[in-house]
Amino acid sequence: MVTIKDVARHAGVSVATVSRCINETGYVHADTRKKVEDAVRALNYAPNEVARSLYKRKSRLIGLLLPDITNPYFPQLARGVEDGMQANEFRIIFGNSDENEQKEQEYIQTFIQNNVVGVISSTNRPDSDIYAKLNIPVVFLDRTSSDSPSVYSDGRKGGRLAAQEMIARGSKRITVLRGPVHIRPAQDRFQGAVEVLEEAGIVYNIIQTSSFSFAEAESWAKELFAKHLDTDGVIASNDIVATAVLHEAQRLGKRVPEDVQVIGFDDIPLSSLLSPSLSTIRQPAYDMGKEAALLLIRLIEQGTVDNRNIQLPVSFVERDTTRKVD
Amino acid sequence: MVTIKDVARHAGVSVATVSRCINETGYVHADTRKKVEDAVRALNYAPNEVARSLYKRKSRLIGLLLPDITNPYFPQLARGVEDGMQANEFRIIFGNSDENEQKEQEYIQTFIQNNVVGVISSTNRPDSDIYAKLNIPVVFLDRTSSDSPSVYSDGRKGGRLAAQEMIARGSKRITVLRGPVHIRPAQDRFQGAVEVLEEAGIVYNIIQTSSFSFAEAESWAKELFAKHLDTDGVIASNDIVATAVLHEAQRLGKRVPEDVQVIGFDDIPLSSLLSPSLSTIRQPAYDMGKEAALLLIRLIEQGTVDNRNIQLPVSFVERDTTRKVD
DNA sequence: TTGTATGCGTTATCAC
DNA sequence: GTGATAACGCATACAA
Repeated sequence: MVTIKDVARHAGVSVATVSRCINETGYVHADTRKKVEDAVRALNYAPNEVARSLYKRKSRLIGLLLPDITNPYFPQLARGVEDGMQANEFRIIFGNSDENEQKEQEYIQTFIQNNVVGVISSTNRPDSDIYAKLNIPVVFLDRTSSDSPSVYSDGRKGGRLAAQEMIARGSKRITVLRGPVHIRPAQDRFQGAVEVLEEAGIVYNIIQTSSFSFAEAESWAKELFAKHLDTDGVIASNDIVATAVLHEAQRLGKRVPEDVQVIGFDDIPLSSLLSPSLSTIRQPAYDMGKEAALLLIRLIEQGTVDNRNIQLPVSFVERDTTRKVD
Repeated sequence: MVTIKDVARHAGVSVATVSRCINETGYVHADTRKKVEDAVRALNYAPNEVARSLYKRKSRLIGLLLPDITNPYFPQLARGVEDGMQANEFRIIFGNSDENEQKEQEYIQTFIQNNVVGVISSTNRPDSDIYAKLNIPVVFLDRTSSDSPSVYSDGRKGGRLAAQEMIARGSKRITVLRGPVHIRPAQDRFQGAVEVLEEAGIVYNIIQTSSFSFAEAESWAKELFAKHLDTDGVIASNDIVATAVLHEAQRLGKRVPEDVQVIGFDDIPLSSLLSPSLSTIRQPAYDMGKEAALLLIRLIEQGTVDNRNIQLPVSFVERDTTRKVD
């Protein structure tokens, strides 16, 4: 490993001068600068970030905690975060929490031990003291906390939208899949949808689900049609569940959207590739990730920021699991 | 931040003793140990990994470089890696390379600057000197290099399998989608399929594709049927492309699998949720990721290892885009 | 404008 | 068994 000492020796100056040169802090004569730059190039020197981090008590690392990267919604988020950070020369220590408090603790712990300068987390416990006790900036992503910085989309609005579009397209016996109770955005969607349904005086049923996993999605779908075979509109808690519903509906010989309409949530990449392609409420996941990164960076660099809560818009993406309206 | 000094003061001993105690290195009297442990608990002390890393010239961090986490094949890989590392108390610095050499360089660079003790990479240039010059262990994942450690599945076998199953199920005018030429596993699959097709004297066409992206997959699918409308069997380069083919076939009013059979590659989670569900050649992505993690850890801890190349088996997953055979 | 010396938090050496 | 202390690589205060 080539250190600042080697560079100093090679350039015939002191380490202090090399440091000043590299960090553009303090005066350094043009000739000296040249010698140093040459030495840096010649030795292919790159500063040891660990030593830097130790001295300055902060790194160029941030911690990213997501429930499960295997859930197709999160890679988008992660990618947005990564791009935002990458562009600003921050690196990411990444972990999956599985929504497990223990793991969450462990990760946050090691984040701190590694001097990360900020954390982005999609936790279900934003108000937990794990976060309250942190003395570095935290941004909650796809989650909200009273007044902690966060980036999210309007779940309630999304739920309302889903119900409105479904009603406008003529469904009369709607089934709403209610997502996991401990996941805030899922409940917001549910609330929004139910509100509109109530307002419109539409008959609806509820199917309770407890995860967003592929494995279980199929069982909710089966349960749905077992209990409510005559339903003519399904508002799913996300696109994975919607996909399973679509699959099951077709297996039962139902025509979509003629016999039953389906609306998902998220607009994950696969949605447009299904047959029929899935109508859904789109969340701009990539943008949310990127915004979270930029917000965190502002927080890190400026200590505070005017707009701590960034809400991104949801929108109805009309595809082929809903009927056309004129 | 509470340091080892604070613990020492609180326990009424020297930092050396605390260190010995924590690292279980050297003698320490039972009574002293107790005092130290109490102090650690009381102050909620956790060692600063940065200082450790600086002194020992190595961290508990590894670098993970994937082309694009947004491609649904990679989250599985990433998750496997993460679980393998997590279980052994290693953390991951993660980056997307976009198969871009520049980015790849940058990431590897910063990995080193952060004292990572190993790297896992799905690169298209395993033989590049970026890796050759690294003096920490590297494991290539889903990629092979002459004799560098790597974890992969048998692409050629997979390609052969796809072709065999397709032939066995009666397709006579097969189209093979040839994946990006610079991606080794894609070419292996292609080779394998073509071999079998040639051996069997089956007529086949080739459609060249240059990426695995969702966005472009649809255009390959359109091109396929534009050029070879009468094809009755498609061997896709991966499940994303297969999904697009399936979608396009249905749009054209073709019945799958009656008019045209489709076989994908990878077995990403969505494959089973399509209608009809996708027959595919499965790669055990999660296991591959995990194996890569464990291999890297062996390399890190033992310096060398007997089996440097781990090949995991592929298998045909029979679903509904292929006809049943008796 | 440049160099010397100090400290960041930890571990390891060596003397006691 | 235990405690000073040097060293890891870097950035800064201060002296020159």
